[in-house]
Amino acid sequence: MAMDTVLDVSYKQTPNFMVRPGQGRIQRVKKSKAETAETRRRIVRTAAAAFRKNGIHATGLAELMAAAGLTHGAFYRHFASKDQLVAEACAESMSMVEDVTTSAEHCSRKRAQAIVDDYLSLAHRDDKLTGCSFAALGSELARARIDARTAASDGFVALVDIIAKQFDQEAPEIAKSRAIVTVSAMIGAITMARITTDPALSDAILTETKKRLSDI
Amino acid sequence: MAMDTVLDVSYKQTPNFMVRPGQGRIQRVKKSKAETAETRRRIVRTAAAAFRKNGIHATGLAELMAAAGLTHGAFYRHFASKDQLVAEACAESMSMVEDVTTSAEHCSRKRAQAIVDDYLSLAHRDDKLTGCSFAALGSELARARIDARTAASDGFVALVDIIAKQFDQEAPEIAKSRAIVTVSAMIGAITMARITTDPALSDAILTETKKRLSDI
DNA sequence: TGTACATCAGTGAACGCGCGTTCACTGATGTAC
DNA sequence: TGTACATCAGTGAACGCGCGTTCACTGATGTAC
Repeated sequence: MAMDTVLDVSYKQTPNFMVRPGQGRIQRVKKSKAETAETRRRIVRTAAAAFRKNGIHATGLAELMAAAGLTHGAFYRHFASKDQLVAEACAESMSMVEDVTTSAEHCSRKRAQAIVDDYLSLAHRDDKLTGCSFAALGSELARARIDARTAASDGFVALVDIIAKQFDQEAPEIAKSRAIVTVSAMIGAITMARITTDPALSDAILTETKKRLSDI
Repeated sequence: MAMDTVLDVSYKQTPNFMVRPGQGRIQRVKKSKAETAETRRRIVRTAAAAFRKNGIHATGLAELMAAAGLTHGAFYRHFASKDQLVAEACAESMSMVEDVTTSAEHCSRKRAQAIVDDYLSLAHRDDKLTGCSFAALGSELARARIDARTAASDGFVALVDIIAKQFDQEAPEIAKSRAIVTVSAMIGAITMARITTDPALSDAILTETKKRLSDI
C-alpha cells in the first residue's frame, strides 16, 4: 500500500507506520518487538489470576505489576486504564472455556456429566487462581464496565453452547435451555460452597448439585 | 443483682453499670438512649443496602455514614471497624429470609414454586438494593472475614430449610438435597442474569431456570 | 426544684497509607545514510 | 561497515485523592445531691 500523503488516514490501520508530528512526511517506525507483546500477554494473564484470587477492586496495579515482574510505571505503556485491563483479563479468562471442551473430549461418553463433575469438584472449589471467573468474580462482574461484562457474557454463551452440544438427544432449544440452567446452577453452587463456613455443607452443595444436574 | 465490689466481673453482662477507672467504687452510668440504638440500626440497614448496591469494597465509610445522615466520625461510636459492620450488615441482610416465608404463606398452594418465581423475577434482578445478598455480594462474601461468612452461611441454611419444608411429599434428606440445589441454582441464575449484556439472554436465564427448577 | 457535674453521640480536622495515574528520564534496540 | 539519531519499554519519584481510623472538642442529656 502506497502512503505518500500525511492526510492518508490508512496509517491508523497499519500501526507499524506513523506520522511524526510537526513534520510533513511519513516516517517508518521500528516494529514493536515480539517481546513487548509477550510482556503484555503476561500482564493480562497475571491480572486474570490476581483478580480471581483477590477480587478486581482489591487488586492494586502496583501489586499486580510486581507479580508480573515489572514496576507499576510500565503499566501505562500497555494499557490506557485499569478498566481496560479488567476487560482484557476478563476476555482472557473466558478462553479457558475451550479447555472445557478438550478435556471433555477425552471422556468417551456422558461428556456433559464429566464437565459438570469437573466443575463441581472440591479441587475447583479450592482453586480460585485458575478456576471459573464467573464464580470467582460474579458479583463484581455484574457491576463492571460494559466491556468486561460483554466479554463475560460471550464466555457464558460459549460455555452454554458447549454443554448444549452434549445434550444431542434433545431438540436444540431444549438442549440450550437445559444448558443455561446447568451452567447457572454450577456457578451458584461453587459460589455458595465457597461462602459457607460449614465444610460438610460446602461439600454437600457440590455433591447434591452434581447428582441433580444429571436429570435436570 | 447486688454489685458491691469492683472485681465483680458481672458488670460485663450488664452494660448499664460500669466501673469508673481510677476510682474504687461502682458508678451508675446514664442509660444508653433508645435513640442511640436506633441510629446504630439505621447505620447497619443503610450499610446492608449500600453494600448490595455498590459492593463491600467499593462502599466507603464516609459515603455510607452520609447516607445514614451522619458524619464519618460518628462511625466509631458504634463499631470497632468496617469489618464488624460488614458482618452485622450481612446478618441484617439475612433476616429478609423470613420475609420469604411470610410472603409465600399467602400463596395457597405450590409455595415452593411461588418462592422460586419471586426470586427469579425481573423485578428482583433489577433491584439490587433490597434483593438477595448472595446474588449481590456472592464473590465478595467468599473472600470476607469469618464473621460475615458465618452470618451468610446461617442465612443460606435458613433459606434452604424454608424451601425444604415446601417439599413435604419427599423424605427429609431428599427435600433438603432438592432445596440446596434449588437455592444454589437461583443464586447462580440471578448472578448471571445481571452479568450478561444481552437482555434476551438475561430474561431467558431467569425463565428457563424457573421452568426447570419445578421438577429438579 | 435548682445547680453542678459526668456522660457520650456526634462533629470535623487530621493521620498515614495505598490507590490510579503521570512524567522526566534511562538505555537498549532498530534505522538512516 | 560505522556513526548519528529516533524509538519506546521500563524505571521510580511524584501527583491528587479517598480510604479506614483517630482524636480533641461540642453540646444535649441524664444524674447526684
